[in-house]
Amino acid sequence: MAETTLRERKRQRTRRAIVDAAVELFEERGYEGTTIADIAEAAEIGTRTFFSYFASKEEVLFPESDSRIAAAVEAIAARGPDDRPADVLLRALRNVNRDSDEMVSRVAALRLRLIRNVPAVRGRGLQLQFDAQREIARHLCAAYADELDEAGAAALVGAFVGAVTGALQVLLETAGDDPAAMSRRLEEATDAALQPWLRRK
Amino acid sequence: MAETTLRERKRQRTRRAIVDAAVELFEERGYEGTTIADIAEAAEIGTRTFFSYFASKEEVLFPESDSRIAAAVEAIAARGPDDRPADVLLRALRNVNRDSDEMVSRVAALRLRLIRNVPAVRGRGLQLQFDAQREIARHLCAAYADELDEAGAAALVGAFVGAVTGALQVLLETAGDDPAAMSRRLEEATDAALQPWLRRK
DNA sequence: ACGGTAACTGCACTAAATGCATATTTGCAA
DNA sequence: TTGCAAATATGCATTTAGTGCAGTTACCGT
Repeated sequence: MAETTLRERKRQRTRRAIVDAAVELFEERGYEGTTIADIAEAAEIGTRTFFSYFASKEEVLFPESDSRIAAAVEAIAARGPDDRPADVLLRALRNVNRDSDEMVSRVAALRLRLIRNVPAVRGRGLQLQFDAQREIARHLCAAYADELDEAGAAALVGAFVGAVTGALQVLLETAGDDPAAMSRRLEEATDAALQPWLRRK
Repeated sequence: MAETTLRERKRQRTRRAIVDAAVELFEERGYEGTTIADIAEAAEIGTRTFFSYFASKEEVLFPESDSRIAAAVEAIAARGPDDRPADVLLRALRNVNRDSDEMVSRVAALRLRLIRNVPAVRGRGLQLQFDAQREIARHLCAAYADELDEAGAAALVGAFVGAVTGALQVLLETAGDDPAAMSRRLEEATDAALQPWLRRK
């Protein structure tokens, strides 16, 4: 599985160096106060090379963008015979939240802070979430082809994610940067938001 | 109410000229193929002046950004004594769709097309929708202060808007041109997704 | 008519992003 | 090992979005 040619290893190392340098600089000087030239210099690459790793400055903050999709797809694949679509989505969201490997990482914490304050970053985050929803809806629709059409699946996923995101938005407004507290409030938010679905059954 | 000083009238006329010129050029050469200098020239203003009317290129496509919020606030204000929060939101969403004054306008049609194809425009649209949700949630929370907290209201609004947006995303992809059929499928999909909230009481 | 203020505009500047042309490094087969 | 093809790195020029500033013009209320 390692299938690790030298070229590939080197590339991953450089990629990591870029992310690390960027996070460092963002924390030190702020997002807008950091230029791509700064990041490139800190990562010891040419400015031009940056763009062969990330298409834009925002992308650096979303280096593993499809891990959430993967978690949801996994939850869908692992569904039981009695599971309703809503049950599956619920477990999928829990999986994402438990993927604390990402949640506690430095870049994730920084990202949350920047999403609150920097429009460009927030915009990119919303965009990725939107695309992820569509992808998850495809899988959900395929898994429940007999009772969900594409639009219905998309509406269901949108309702779930929308509820969680909406609650999260409010809770993050009134929360400090403490990752543990944030994680706790995240679970509160999801539970509260999804209660109408939990209550049934 | 007209309170129309010449200066103000002139400003509105220029604003309109910018939007018209931009729409014209976007349709002719595409969004990315049109520079702000082009728009300014067509609207007969200096390039610099453009930015005293719109903060960025995308903004031109969202010239009446808070009409949706207004419609929702209106629906909340016009609630009946038996209405549940979900009922009010449902009617608010229907109001928005019936606000065809905007829906049929040229800029709205162009905007829909560009949202599908141009990441920057989609990002801005999502951003505005997100902000609108928060605002609507505030009003809903105020109207039902006894049974909804801020997070709960935000979750509810997020679920409704998320369901509609998700379904719409799929329905717009399968470009059936019949607006009536699309409207019907939109209602089916969202009704199914939001059933847990609608069914109660 | 006049003085203050809001709007318009040109100029210079920063920074993001892309295209191109070139050099370097790596993978791989002979 | 050698040599060649492909991937990668990088410098340079260019376009464009967006901002700050300073000077001018147009409008408003008195």
